[in-house]
Amino acid sequence: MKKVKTRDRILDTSLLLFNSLGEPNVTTLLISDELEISPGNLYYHFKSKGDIVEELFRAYEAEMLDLLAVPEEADVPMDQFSFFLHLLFEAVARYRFLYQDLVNVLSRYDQLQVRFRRILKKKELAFNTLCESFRRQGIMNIGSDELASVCEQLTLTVCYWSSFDTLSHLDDRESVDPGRGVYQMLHLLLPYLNEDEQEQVRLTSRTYL
Amino acid sequence: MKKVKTRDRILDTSLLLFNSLGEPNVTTLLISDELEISPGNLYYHFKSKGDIVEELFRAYEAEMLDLLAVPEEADVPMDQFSFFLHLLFEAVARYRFLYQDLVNVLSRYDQLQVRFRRILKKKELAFNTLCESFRRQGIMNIGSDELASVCEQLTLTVCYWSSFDTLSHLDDRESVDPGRGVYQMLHLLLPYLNEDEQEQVRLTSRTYL
DNA sequence: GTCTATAACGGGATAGAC
DNA sequence: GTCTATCCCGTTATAGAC
Repeated sequence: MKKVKTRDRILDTSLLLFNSLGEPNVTTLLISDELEISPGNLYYHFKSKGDIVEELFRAYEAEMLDLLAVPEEADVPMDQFSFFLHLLFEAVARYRFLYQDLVNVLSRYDQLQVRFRRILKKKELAFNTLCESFRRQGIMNIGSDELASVCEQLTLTVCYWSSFDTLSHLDDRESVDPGRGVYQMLHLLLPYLNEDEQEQVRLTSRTYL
Repeated sequence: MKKVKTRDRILDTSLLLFNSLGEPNVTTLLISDELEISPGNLYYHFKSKGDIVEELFRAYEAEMLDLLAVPEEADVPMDQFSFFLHLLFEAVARYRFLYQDLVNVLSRYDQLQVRFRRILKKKELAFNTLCESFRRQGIMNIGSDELASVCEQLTLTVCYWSSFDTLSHLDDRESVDPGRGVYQMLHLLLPYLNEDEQEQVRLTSRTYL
């Protein structure tokens, strides 16, 4: 019934192939082959392969900026934080091709570099804001130096977890399970939470395994 | 006086270019150009570009396996551990091109995948061994679940720190300072150390900034 | 919108002279 | 060991018919 536009099919399939084979290994010919359309047709919809990457990045960017718009003053409860992490990991995993060959991708589509870095900063800022909230609520106890270190660690982990996970576990399943990533993130905060909350998080995080 | 063999010069220059531009962006022509030798000459010494990558990887592998041969039963003091981390980060940074476009590199030279994973496992194992040693010495206090999580986190950080660092700090200096990486690693252990040791590590780690 | 055919280019790799 | 010249091929991208 619903006739999906070719343009959108190109984007979907490209994303799929990029993620599983790595963007540099995916030729425009492979994409059109997979879709059973002609290469010429593909170039009717996108004037270059870079445009496809650009468009996919735009979607990633939008999702991220939306997700990372964390209210400065709100008192975020811990379980909402877990949920936030879950969404974050899912989003990153869905566009993991960007991270898997980062230098290559960023160097070939160079306007992306700035935007990519901006998102990175937003991530770290969001974690800072959230930890501050935990501090205010009295459920987290941490010095300033440690806080900075932890936030940076959280940022690094969000970015590279899915790459690391697929790398270390040979069985290359199609989609990445965000669960273990969330577990790992929660465990980074664990030592700095107060007793009650620690027990709580320990329980929650276990369900993510 | 000492006439460096062309073969070695090719390896050195390739490593340099790979690290700064990304392996996929470095053509055999660029390498020979940089060395002011002919492309044909390059192919006299290496029968393919893949062979250069392979040889560089072999060097990385050897360095790593040497470094990661941590004695099972020894009581490693904390400051020796810091030194160990330092060497580790330096080695990884020296071959960071491998990590910067991992999927691409591993997919094109596929025999590398297995060896790469083996090194990864060794890293995690080494961290486990070292933490066990800290536990035995009574300077570290950590549950089994947390231990596993921390060791995995250490492994991830060793692998991706230099990529993350160059990514987040725009000023692209040539070489990566391993200091901040070591600082970050030590801070991952910090919460699980006993009081005395914590203070000690806090001091040591600060010198790494 | 979609196709076929093909141009244009770049990078990896080889041949053969010096 | 080193050079020049060249081949081969995959990939991006375009032209023009349907």
